[in-house]
Amino acid sequence: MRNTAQVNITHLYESTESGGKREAILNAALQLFTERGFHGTAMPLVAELAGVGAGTIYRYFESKEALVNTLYRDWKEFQLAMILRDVLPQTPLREQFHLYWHRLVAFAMEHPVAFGFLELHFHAPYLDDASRALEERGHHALVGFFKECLRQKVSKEAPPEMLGSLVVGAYIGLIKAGRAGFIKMTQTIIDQAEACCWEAIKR
Amino acid sequence: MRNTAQVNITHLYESTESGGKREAILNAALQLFTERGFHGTAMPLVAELAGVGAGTIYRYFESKEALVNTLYRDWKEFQLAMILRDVLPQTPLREQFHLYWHRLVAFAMEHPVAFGFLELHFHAPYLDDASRALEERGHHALVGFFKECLRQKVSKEAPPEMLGSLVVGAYIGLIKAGRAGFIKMTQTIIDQAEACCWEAIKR
DNA sequence: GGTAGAAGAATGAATGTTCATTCCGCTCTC
DNA sequence: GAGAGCGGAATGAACATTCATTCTTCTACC
Repeated sequence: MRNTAQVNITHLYESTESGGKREAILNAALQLFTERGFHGTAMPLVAELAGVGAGTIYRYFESKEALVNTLYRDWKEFQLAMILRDVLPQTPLREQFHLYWHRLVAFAMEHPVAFGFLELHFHAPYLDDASRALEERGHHALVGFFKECLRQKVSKEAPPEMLGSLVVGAYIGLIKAGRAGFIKMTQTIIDQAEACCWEAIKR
Repeated sequence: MRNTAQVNITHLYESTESGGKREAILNAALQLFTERGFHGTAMPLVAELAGVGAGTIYRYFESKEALVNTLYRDWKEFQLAMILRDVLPQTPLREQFHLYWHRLVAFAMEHPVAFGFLELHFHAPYLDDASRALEERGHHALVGFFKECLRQKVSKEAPPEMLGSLVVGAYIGLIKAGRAGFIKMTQTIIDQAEACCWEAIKR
């Protein structure tokens, strides 16, 4: 009942109208968990940044773990929806690759904190089954794409998991370099990086 | 006085002779910090796994932060030494790339926990200046290589930081996929991945 | 329209727990 | 039997969570 209509909006939690304490808590937690890690951030600190009392958090979330899992699920769902939306299977694979690449980059640029959060908490031991299932879903989509590349003989003949991990790894490396200030993320650079990644996997 | 001769041995901390409590503590901490994160691992737990009393840790390390920084420095230094050792500048760049790639993979395969540790604690806020300086050193070596590729016109014309972040990102993605069980890390796969990465950056 | 009172929401000090660190007594060696 | 090294209970700080209380909003009656 809570997560139903969120996937189609462009900014999670930014409707600050009508009190919006739940949103304030989620935004504060997103920022702090990303900056300081799960165990490194104290709940009263989340409360302070959210501008609510410490007890208020527990009116909306059962526990610290429930809070981090809500964040993970909401953002992972949002990311998957944003990236996988409306890609027709008959689209040429090079074009699909272009689409995916630019959507991945767009997600990271538009939601840098959420990108960092998802990256930091990937496979964390306190994630629950629902969060894990979403990770799985992302992995399947990735492997599916490269299986199709393989079938159509567009990509090198190598395990799709390998091709996928290289490209996604390169993507994450690029974004992190941008965030660290090593690279200015211009359109040119993004396109150059895309070309590199395509050449990495193309036959 | 402590870190002087460690760089040339092949296995840090594995001389379990003569009590070797310091080594036991470092090995236990390496494993636990990697599995559970810095804030997520309690010092008494480190003591238990190391088979020493909780107080004994503080005979060897000033604090939890000093412990994590010692680990970071020792392993980062070891990694850099292992990867950068004995590469003649006149070696063809394709051959240098081959050397670096296989050394990176070898490090991750021979020291999987240390690989995970370095990856998890990269840029962590509790790392001190000495640890940061080592990160810097690694970054400079990486960029230096791609600058030389650029100068010799072997690589695509793109910022060396970008080429470097793509390749290192791909490497990390590959290793993580291996550790997650998605890929069996055979020599074939490692070589295929190397070919992919080289094609990504070559002119 | 205004007011009393109920219901719900929010608060933050209090609670019990867990943690990093200390410290004192024990052991083992010479 | 002196001294260095060690263990692990003890300590005080910090934590996640709770709960008695206050504040806000809504309802119903005059």
